[in-house]
Amino acid sequence: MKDQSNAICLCPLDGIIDTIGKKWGLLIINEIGNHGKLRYNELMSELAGISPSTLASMLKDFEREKLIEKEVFKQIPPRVEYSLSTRGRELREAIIPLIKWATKKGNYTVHCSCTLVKK
Amino acid sequence: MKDQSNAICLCPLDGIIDTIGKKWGLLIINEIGNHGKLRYNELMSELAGISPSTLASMLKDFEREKLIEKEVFKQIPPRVEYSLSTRGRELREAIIPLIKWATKKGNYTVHCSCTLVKK
DNA sequence: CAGCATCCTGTGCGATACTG
DNA sequence: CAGTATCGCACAGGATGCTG
Repeated sequence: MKDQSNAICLCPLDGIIDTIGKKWGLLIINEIGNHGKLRYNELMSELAGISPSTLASMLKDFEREKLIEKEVFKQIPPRVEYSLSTRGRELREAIIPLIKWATKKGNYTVHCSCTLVKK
Repeated sequence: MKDQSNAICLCPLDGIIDTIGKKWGLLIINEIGNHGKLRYNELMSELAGISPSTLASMLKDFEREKLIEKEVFKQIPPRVEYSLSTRGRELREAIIPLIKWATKKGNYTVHCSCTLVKK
């Protein structure tokens, strides 16, 4: 039980925790995923409480990590749409087990607009 | 595609990110999981670079969250063993998809003692 | 051995004002 | 509209020394 056989290595997560472990990390990814496409100010509204500088910085991170894609429409006023990359979509699905796990904490009661199955 | 049907709610994760999103969060959980039981100083050695205060604070967090269990042997010098609770073990398994996802980033090459399957 | 107390630094992130 | 620039605070977490 203590040998290599079922040992888990977290090395692959190196660097990713810095991105998705942040306060707004998964929230942003998920919000974009839920909507398909979202503009900067739409994100500002959906993520109540985030500051423009924080959002901008997170979006840049995600872009660099190739988790999201940015489409710029050259027009006045400017229009920018963010969507998940394939990799971003896969990430969003990879965290579902985590959500299921978290939901199992005690008898969960719904406290948001989503419908949660009670254990 | 934009309706409720496949929308994901992260509310259940509320509070958990604060715990496992920290620099050493998953590392500690996983290290204990890999070994079954670990003492304080053993953790200090395995997690090269962590400071005693940080480790102590994380262990308290995890204890409060009921992710780990602490067994104290009343003797001099003291002996304390940490192990995962059932919930902690489940968490460890819930993050496996995340690790798999992270591993898929490019052609992954092994850079730690673990054996990683190449994509 | 298993921590706790103290100090210190980096930075995540909010608030606000400004710009192309 | 989609950001950037600047300021400021709270806190994570490292280093070190001490204690039961």
